[in-house]
Amino acid sequence: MLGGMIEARHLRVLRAVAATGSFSAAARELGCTQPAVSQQMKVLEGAAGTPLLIRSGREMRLTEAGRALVRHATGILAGLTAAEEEVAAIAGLRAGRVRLVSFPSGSSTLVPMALAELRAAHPGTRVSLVEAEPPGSVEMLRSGDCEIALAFRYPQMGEEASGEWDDLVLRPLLNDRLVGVVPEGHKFAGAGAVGIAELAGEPWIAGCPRCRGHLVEVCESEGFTPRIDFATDDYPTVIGLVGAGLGVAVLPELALESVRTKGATTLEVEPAVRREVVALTLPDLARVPAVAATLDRLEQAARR
Amino acid sequence: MLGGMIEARHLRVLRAVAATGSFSAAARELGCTQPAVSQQMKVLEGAAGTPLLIRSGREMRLTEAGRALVRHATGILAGLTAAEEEVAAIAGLRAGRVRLVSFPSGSSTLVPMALAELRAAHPGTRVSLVEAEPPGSVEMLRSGDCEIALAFRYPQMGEEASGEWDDLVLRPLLNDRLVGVVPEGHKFAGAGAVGIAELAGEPWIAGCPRCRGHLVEVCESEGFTPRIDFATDDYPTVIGLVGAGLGVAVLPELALESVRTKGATTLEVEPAVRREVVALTLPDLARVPAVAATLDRLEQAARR
DNA sequence: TCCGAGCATAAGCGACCCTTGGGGATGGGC
DNA sequence: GCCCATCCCCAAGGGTCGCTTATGCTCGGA
Repeated sequence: MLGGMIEARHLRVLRAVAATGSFSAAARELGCTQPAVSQQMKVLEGAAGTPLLIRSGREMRLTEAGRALVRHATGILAGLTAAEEEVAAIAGLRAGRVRLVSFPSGSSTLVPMALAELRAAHPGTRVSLVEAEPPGSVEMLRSGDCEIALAFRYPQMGEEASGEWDDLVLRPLLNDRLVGVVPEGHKFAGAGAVGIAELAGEPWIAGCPRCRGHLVEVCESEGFTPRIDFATDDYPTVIGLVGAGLGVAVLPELALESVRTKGATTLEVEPAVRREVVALTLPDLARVPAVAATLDRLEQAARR
Repeated sequence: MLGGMIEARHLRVLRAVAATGSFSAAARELGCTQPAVSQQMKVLEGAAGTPLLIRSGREMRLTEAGRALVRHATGILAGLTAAEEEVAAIAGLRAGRVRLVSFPSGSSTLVPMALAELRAAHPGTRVSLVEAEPPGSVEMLRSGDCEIALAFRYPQMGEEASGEWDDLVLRPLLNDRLVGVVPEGHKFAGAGAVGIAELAGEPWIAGCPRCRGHLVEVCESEGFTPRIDFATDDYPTVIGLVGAGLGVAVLPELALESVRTKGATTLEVEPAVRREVVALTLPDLARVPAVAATLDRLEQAARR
């Protein structure tokens, strides 16, 4: 039904014939038999509606239409191989760009490590990073604004349906333990571990809205409602506030990785609370080599 | 055996999918069914080695490789349609160039008439004209220096094998009668007809080498050898020489068509001698529309 | 909850393409 | 002048590819 069109295959054959001057030589160059070349040319001449080459005794010459077609074939086939090469480069991790969205504590720890290793292994792949908290980052993923979204979730939280990411490819990276942070002079400073309920009376400093929501949930299950005096998603700020004695906090361990905890000290909390840090992508994108490679490096960095 | 290549058909489908945003719409646009599009894209993705588009819920988006391929497809398909159009123009007589070689008396009579009609019918086809006498013009045809050769031959001449043009396409144009030319004051001037043998004692003025050879042959078969005082392939010169009373000549009627015969008068010769004027081309070239059209106009002009 | 739209899959079938084998013509070598 | 190698065309066979029909599934919207 879609017949009559000139196909790239025809142009390859024609070019080989024009270059070699004979069907047999073209067939050798193309790695097929001579009748195959003969038939291809017959089909092409049929599509063109005019002879393309003249068999004059020994040599094979082009007609005007044949010359015109060869002239175009050069550019067309060059464009085609260029396209193939570019696609092959993307598929072969020699090129390509991945847009990664991460929450702050991930982008300051996992991401740099993963990208460094990716860069070392595949210098051609470029990864761009944008920061966004989970609800928005997943939205960006779905709307096509990024290829990978680093996100986290609290397994216990029931408010967000556990099936929210069912249509996504989920790569678990690490289980991030939450640790308490108190001023160095605090009464629990040297305790090593503390029950959350024991901090009921303290002023609290909360992190991002999502973490804050989870914090409240956990505290309420422990029998109290925390008095939150400050809330900021900037973890150095949280540490600074704690260090200044303005309150206590419970932060993901990952968030403390890249923050100097001067003036504050950490301690385990009871009950143990963890958040799950995962990389999300779309099913089709998971099969894109550059995306898969980035996911692998992220996983590798998380295992450290 | 030549698999794995990206074909133009794939790019057409991909472009349609990218443009419409859905397989079904692309199928409608391409005039095929939806599974056909689905399979094409699967094959293309297999050849590319990476997904090209992501099925995200309702909408269909391109991956980076898909965008790269679409970007290239634009140029490739444009080049392909340009090639098809150019070939179609040549095949449809809206373009194209024909190189015509003719002997002088043909190029001054038949050719202008034929080219005028060709120009009127197909303004796009251009014909270039070069003058050459038959032995050389056929050589040019065989060596690819022209598409059509106007030539003539003397049927009686045995020296040139009658099979010399067997591998060519021969289009008979006209049988050119040879007429005698004598000065106006000549004793045969008003005779209307004369036997060649009666001119045995006259000084002769011969035309082109080929005609001269034939003239000698005819005269010898009539029992005498002509005394040739002048030989030139420029017919006005021949007429001028005859008009000046320097001799007699036997010329093709066609050659007199465009020459003012002042000072000379024509008469029929016995035995009647004719030369056959034909258009020659190569078998493959005869099927080239522009060549065929030119041949038709030449034949048409000769019938006049 | 039903329904329409859209994509994927499987089976069937036709077309296409390549191969093999043989014939004819051309041009060079002895 | 004859032989032979090369090259192209032709015909037939087989395998693959691509398109179509039919079916099932998912997703959104009424």
